[in-house]
Amino acid sequence: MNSPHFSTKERILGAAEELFARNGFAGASLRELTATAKVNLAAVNYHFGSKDNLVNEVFRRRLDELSAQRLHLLQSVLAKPKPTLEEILAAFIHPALLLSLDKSGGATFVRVLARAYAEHNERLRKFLSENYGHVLKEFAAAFGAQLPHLDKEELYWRIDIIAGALTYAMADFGVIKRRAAMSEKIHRERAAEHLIRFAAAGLRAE
Amino acid sequence: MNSPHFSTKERILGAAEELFARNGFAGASLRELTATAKVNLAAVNYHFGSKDNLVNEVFRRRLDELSAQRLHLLQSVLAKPKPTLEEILAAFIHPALLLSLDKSGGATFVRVLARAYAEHNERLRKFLSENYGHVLKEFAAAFGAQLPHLDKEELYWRIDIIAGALTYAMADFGVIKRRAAMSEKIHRERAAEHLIRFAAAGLRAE
DNA sequence: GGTAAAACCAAACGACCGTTTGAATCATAA
DNA sequence: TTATGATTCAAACGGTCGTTTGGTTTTACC
Repeated sequence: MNSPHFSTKERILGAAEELFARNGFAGASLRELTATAKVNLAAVNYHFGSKDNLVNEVFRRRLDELSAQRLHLLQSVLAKPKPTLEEILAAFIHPALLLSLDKSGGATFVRVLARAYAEHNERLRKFLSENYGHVLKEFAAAFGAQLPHLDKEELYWRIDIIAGALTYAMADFGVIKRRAAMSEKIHRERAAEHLIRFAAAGLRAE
Repeated sequence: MNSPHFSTKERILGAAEELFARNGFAGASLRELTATAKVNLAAVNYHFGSKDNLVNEVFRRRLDELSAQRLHLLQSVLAKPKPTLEEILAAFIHPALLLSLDKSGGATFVRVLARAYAEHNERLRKFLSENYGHVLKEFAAAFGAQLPHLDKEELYWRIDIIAGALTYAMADFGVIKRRAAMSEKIHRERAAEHLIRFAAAGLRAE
């Protein structure tokens, strides 16, 4: 990931993703980060201006495509004559699954994403809300059309629980460990299947 | 919470809970913490030995009772002739709800609990697993007896998702904000009801 | 090949961190 | 009242942090 044929900026972003996932944003120091990326300590401030801005760029590098994929899939589903709840959920979950299978750091980034949920960093939340908040809004509208029996408050509760559970599950936060014989791909695909089935049942309940 | 009629140790524990919830364990400094508690900087190391041990004691103060309540409720439910899935879930969720309604920092502690899930702090995880791991094991066995059609792997997936979603929801991590007119108590009780219904449907699915 | 911009680098800055020290103060029992 | 142990306190220690500086090297273009 940090091979010499990558540019300095790319090596910094790769090392940042890895260390943010492992140690959190405050817990990852620029000294360890620049040593991992094999660049000078001052390179972060030279190329990104500050550590805070580096955090933003780590998210932008992945979320632009993740959000585009989710919205594109959602539009495909909503264009169908009779979209199902499972299809809408899949539009949300499947791009995250693909990202977690990405060969160059995608799985790591999903863990960084979970960090962002957990840390109530106001500055980061504002950045994410301003740049990617519209995606969640569109999914909320799609779910609402599928579940007219739920009032707005009830619907928000359930979507909220799903978003938290999805983040938790995709980041492999829990205790479960795949058997060594099971490939990472199958492991994650089963996770997504379980989550979709689980979430759809929970959304339809009552 | 930090009134002068509380002992130095109690004032430190109260301030620690508050600042750990707001800033995380590494993000809360002993200088800000002792200033909040109105005690001398050296008091933490004098009474608790180290910051790490203070973190442990913040958890012990609440988790001893939370775990006892959960196990007691679980035993009551399992003693019934026909325990339901909802009742087992309630045995897990309801004590956390009660804690979140506690007048003296319980709601704050639930947010600290969510921090512990999110931060992959190996030292803290070991402490929690050694002291409270048996609680989760007993609940897993109870769920397994209720869901014989699920193999062990499938069951663990679903329990894992529930534990994550519970932590997420109870800590009020999400975007939803209760209306000002709705009391905190009703807000939390509805959250627990929703979560139980949601989780039961997800566990029963397929 | 000369030149201006871009990139890189070692070193240092000031700030904050957890912890330790040793003396001052308090409580309590003889 | 005096002696003793528990507690509190201001001050300092060594270390790590993000950031800045000023000079050196590399790159790109006429």
